Amino acid sequence: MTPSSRDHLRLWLKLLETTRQSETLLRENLRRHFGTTLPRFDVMAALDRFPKGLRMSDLSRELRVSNGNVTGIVDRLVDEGLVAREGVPGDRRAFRVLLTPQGRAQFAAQARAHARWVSGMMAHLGEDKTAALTALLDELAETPSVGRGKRNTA
Amino acid sequence: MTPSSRDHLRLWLKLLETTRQSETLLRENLRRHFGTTLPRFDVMAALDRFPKGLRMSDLSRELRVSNGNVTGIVDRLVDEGLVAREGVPGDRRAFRVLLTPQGRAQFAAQARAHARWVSGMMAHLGEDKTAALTALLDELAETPSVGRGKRNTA
DNA sequence: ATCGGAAGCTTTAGAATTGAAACAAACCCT
DNA sequence: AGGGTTTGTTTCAATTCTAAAGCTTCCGAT
Repeated sequence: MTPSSRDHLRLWLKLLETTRQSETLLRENLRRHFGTTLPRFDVMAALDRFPKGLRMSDLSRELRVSNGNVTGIVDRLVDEGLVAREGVPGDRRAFRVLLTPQGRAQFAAQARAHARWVSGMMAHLGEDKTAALTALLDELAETPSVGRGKRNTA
Repeated sequence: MTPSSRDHLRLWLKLLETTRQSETLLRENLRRHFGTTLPRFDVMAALDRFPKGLRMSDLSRELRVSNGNVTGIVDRLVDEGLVAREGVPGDRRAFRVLLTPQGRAQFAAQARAHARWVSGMMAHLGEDKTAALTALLDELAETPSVGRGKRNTA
């Protein structure tokens, strides 16, 4: 194990730890304050970013989770009237999934709180370090051997 | 939403994306090359770092997952003879979980490959940026309002 | 036109995951 | 010693998640 390999390993562990820590906090807050879960929030957030809707496969790429996973989460959100599946004209296989007005309204409140929580847990970073960290992560994510996921532009 | 809040949000999204991307790659490799899974590897890695064994609750703190979760994963590893539960003298509630010789041997090979994969996906970063990124993540993880999990020192 | 394969989605089986409840053992506190 | 709380773990129900298989629809080449 070369020294740099050990450093890489340490970085990976740190990355995992930081992410899990933040996820735990957000999950807890979402449950306490809104009675919802992180994956549901993630789906609604993605749909909120694309007001015209996303196809199921776009959603799964966007969230980097498997196909079948998205099916289940969307199913439950549909049951509760928060999102809707609309047929795509010209392609009877695909759906456009989008937030219902009710879903949009419900998400708006959650998004505001979510932004506060995230900002809160990063408040001690400062703008310069926030930017630096984002830039470094950007570089990391652009591994040639990773990140073949096509970007959705719909 | 203040401008810095938006930056924090962007950082959080990036963090999530990077982590998921890496996890996907590692999971795929673990499955293909060793027929195992990420959570199993994580448990064994934690046990490998503590040759004297960890109690269940230490494991769950170390990995930042819930108690019940660890029970299930360890159960399966025990079934396959890769880890063992030993009673803790003086506390009949607790167990010490540790790798069996077989588990240790099996993990050694996996760890070598794992290190290669991690290093591979970070190869383009360079030592300076690796260190910088680790340091920044360290700072981020030390949020006052997060990370109340006590450190295991066994 | 039709055949073969690709694309989009769901289903399935099984693992992982959480939060809460349950339980036993250990630890106070008086 | 007894009673109440805390600690360590498991169990439970529900959700999330993956990989693989299956189904339907689309598309391109012949």
